[in-house]
Amino acid sequence: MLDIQFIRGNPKAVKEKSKQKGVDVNVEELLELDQKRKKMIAQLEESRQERNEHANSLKKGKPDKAQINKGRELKEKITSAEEVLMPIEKRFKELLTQIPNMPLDEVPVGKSENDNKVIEVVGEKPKFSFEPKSHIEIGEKKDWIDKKRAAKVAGSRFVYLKGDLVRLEWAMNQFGVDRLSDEEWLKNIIEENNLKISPKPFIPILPPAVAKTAVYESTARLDKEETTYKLAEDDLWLNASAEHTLAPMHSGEIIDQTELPMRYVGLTTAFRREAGSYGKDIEGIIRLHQFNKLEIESFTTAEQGVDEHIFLVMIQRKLMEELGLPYQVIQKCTADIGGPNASGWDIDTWMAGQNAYRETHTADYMTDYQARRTKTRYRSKKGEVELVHNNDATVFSERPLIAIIENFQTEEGDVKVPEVLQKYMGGKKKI
RNA sequence: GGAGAGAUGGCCGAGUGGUUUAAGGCGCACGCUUGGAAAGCGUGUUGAGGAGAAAUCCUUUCGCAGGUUCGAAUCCUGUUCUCUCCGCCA
Repeated sequence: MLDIQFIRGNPKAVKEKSKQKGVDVNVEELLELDQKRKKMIAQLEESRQERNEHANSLKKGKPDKAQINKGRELKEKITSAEEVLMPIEKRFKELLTQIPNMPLDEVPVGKSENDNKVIEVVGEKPKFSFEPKSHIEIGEKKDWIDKKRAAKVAGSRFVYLKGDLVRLEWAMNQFGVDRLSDEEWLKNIIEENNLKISPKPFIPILPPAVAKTAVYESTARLDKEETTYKLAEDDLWLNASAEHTLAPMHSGEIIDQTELPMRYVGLTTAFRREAGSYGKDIEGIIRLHQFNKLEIESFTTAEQGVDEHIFLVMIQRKLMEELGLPYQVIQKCTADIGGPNASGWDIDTWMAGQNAYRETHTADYMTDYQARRTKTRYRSKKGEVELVHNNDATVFSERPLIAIIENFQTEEGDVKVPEVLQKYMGGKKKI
């Protein structure tokens, strides 16, 4: 949610920046309602004051009929004012929550994901003396990936992952958590990029995989139509990312500034309906209804929000480099960053079997847009209450496994284990 | 899932319809006191919205949402969460 004060002062910018995101917002109606709302609230407060004064004057002794009647009158005045205010308030909130976050100035303006910018291409694509196979071919041959039985049990877009591929996933996540717990490693990234933030390690966390409607909505990430699964008997939704249960974790709290940044690295199973993507990416395990993802969520001051954002992208890049995976860095355009985002970066990783770069990572910077609604605040050193800034970022999902399988395959149909993962695989060099 | 108890400020805790403008304590901040400190004394100390240059004032806030009443922390209904016991269970 945006600050209404900001909208009042910058109606044109709000309209235009929303449009850049492909969102048509009714700023005029909102501001009109805002005026009405303010007026009504002032009126209502005046009536309430009258009521309170009247009630206070009756504290001693029993009120007589005239006094009770006067009280009733005052009450009716309040009730009718409330009745006028309620629909205004409702529509006001509706319009206000429809307005997306403002993209940062450096975010490229675009109409679709085709306008995303490739900022950097990193690493050497692997060369093969044979025709590289796709991960599904290798995975089925190795009995790592079983979609047929998963379809029998759960339907399409589900999978049984098995054997060494599972060990590889756990190894990769273990590696990620180890790096994010390593203060020296984090410090190097900060110094290399001249960031002005703390090297405080990330706290590993296993969050709930569900959230209540009101809580989910407060993150501005509840996509009821296309993405999120609802539990029929309960007021609960399955999370589509750990971000969705981590961002509202400190809802309603006022955190002391000395606690910031608060950094979490959480593993959860993500569930996505993928409605509207029928027939897309149907091969292999690229797009599933269910997958595991290790995710970062961090809470910072406003001053450190942007640096934290860059930091998270740099972490992603470093991890991919250590795995030896070639990738390209994408700065997402206004149309592709998503409603609550002020900025967003992707990493697309080279997948030899696909002969393409495919999206494996996202990093989102929300400024105070999420915090305003989740009511996540901090007390500054000056003693003032401020909204935190939220950042989230993928560490690893299951998609990098595809890149590992496809890029590190051998002619014999084996897969070389990235060196940094070998110690988590009992020393195995290939699987 | 069943039965019962509870939710009050940063924390503890009193409060069963009107001197509550939420007692008291702890913590914290500032001041007085002191050679300096401790103790002691005094003042302040939830968040949100609004008016004002400011001091200050108004509205709201006792888990949340409704309701009853001239008046609600207090009574009623719903709901969420916590605890105890029973049941089930990795």
